[in-house]
Amino acid sequence: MAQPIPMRPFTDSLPMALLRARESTMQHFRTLLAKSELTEQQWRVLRALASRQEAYEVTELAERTALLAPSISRIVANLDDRGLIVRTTVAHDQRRARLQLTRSGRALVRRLAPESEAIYNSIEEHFGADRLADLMAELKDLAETVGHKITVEGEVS
Amino acid sequence: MAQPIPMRPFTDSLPMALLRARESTMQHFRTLLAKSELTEQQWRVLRALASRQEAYEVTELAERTALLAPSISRIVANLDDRGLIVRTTVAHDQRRARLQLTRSGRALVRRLAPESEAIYNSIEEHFGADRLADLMAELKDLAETVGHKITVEGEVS
DNA sequence: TATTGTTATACTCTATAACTATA
DNA sequence: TATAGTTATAGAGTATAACAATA
Repeated sequence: MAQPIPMRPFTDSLPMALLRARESTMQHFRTLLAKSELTEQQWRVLRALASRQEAYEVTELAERTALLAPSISRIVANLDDRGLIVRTTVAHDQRRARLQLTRSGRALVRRLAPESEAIYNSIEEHFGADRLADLMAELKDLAETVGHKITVEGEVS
Repeated sequence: MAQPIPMRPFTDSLPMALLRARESTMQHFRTLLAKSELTEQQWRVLRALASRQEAYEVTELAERTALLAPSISRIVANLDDRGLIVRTTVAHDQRRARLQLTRSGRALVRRLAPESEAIYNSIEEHFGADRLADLMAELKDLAETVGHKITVEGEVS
């Protein structure tokens, strides 16, 4: 008989808990996005662009959406083809790109907004708005704490 | 000037908060797994198999690891090729497969366990063990609440 | 006829490196 | 020489459908 491995149970895994929570949540949004032929990542880009007036540059957008630059490049090309965003170059630095929603892109986000908010509201209603706010705060803190300077034997990150 | 879209700010997005928390956490584990040429999903399968004595069947394992059956099939084929798991058929129902770690697979999990636990302990130390336990409980509850019966206008899920 | 699991297909993302253009 | 962004490449997962074998 194999000896038990000294390790916390799989069910107690933090990454799994985060994954399940995310999948459960996203499933509702994905249903919505699929109607407009949008992937989750494309939606992240559109959402980010819609969330502020100024244009984004690629690097900035990558950081903001937690996507890699090559992924952004492809997504941006796709959304550009579909007329949802425009790329313009910056006058004083021709390497940089300015990314912005087109009127059509903005209209799309605006069209999806009510259903997206409805999903959110439903989650808040079922789970509790206060609890959800607390949870979000803890998640942010965890990301910051763990992202910055966790040190493990043999690893310095 | 475009009118603002009635939608919560991108930064307040629950899926983004979950994603960032997960990515920050997983980055540490991925560093560990990469040394053994394991993807995150392969590790989930190994972890699940290591977590109990009885063999898993494919459907069961898919549910447990939050992977789709086709993904499991490929992962299992890969781990089988590497001699980390074995597939045997069930006597009374030849459609079913029984999946188990080999001695070598068990040894691999056992070898990675200490570092994995060290990462966990470090997270607990920095974030707080109690806070982490609370967070995990809330995540489980969110997954359950949202996964089961969230109803949104036009969608019944 | 329903179920378990595999295979096929198309698409997308991840991750890294190489490359182009510009600064 | 360094930086911003794109392109190339390899690998893998997602999702759906079709299929084979078995019940």
